[in-house]
Amino acid sequence: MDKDIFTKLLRERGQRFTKERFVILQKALSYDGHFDPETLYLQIRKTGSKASRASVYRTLSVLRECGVIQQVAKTEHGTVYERTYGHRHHDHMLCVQCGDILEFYSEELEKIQENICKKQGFQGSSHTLEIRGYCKKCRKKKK
Amino acid sequence: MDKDIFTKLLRERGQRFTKERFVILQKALSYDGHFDPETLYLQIRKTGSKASRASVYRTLSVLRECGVIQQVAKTEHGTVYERTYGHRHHDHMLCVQCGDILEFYSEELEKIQENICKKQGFQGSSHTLEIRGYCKKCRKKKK
DNA sequence: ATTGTAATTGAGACTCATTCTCAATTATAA
DNA sequence: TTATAATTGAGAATGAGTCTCAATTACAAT
Repeated sequence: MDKDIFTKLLRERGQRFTKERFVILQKALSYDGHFDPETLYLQIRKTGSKASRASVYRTLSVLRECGVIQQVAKTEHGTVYERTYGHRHHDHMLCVQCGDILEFYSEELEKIQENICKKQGFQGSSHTLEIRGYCKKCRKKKK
Repeated sequence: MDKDIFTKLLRERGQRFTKERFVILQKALSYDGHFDPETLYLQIRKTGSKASRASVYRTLSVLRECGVIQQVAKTEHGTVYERTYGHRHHDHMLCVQCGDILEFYSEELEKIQENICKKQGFQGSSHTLEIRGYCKKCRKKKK
């Protein structure tokens, strides 16, 4: 994401562009998969750039509110994020036998969720759907 | 749940039946909806029974491993549980602001998931759907 | 470019859920 | 009843995340 776009995003929120925020943005977008605040913070330090832990947490909140990244889960080890930008949303099927994870996407499923949210006056920003069961291969093995 | 069944459950895990564990079990099963460890702990104290916070946390872990209760979510305000038995399946909306959890159920949603599984040759046995976002109240506050 | 001012930063104090420690207690098999 | 291994509880420790506030900085106005 470009400096100018980011600046504009911040402006709309009455916030200022700072080096720290930009460093954090870039690092957050650099991850293809999941990441957590602490890892991001440590990697920023390692690369010589500077941004405090406090700023990392503050900026990640901003980025989430802007829809640039999203919270994937809260685990025992903290919050997990992933970038939204340039990432197609998908859900997961998890085979409890072999541990295989299949990704899938259903427009229909997304639409229905939107409708449900609308009905309840809930503003959904992300979701996690995990279907657990047995994949094709393991079903055959069971027989 | 009965004392003997519980004892048996513990035995299978090489664990002992204790008053504390039983008090915690009973209290956990007494909630129709969601509950959290701290609330459960305080209510146990209030009713004159005794069980330390440490035991509450330890026992809730055991109960989750046994499938008696399940983790509904981890929020900024802690872990939320609900009992598994005698509970119709439903999905959750989690307000990332206030931590409120709304339950919902959609036949349509369930059907579509079945179809998706069928197409992929996947035998689904359970699923978790969590929609994260802002509830009605918090949406108003944001404005 | 300079200045005024409000936003931002960082270090570390703080909070709060949860886990750990370990001596005292207790369930259970022998 | 006894031996012993599991369990308990009080409070210390941990760790993610937030808060405080003085110093710094972005940026609009001049």
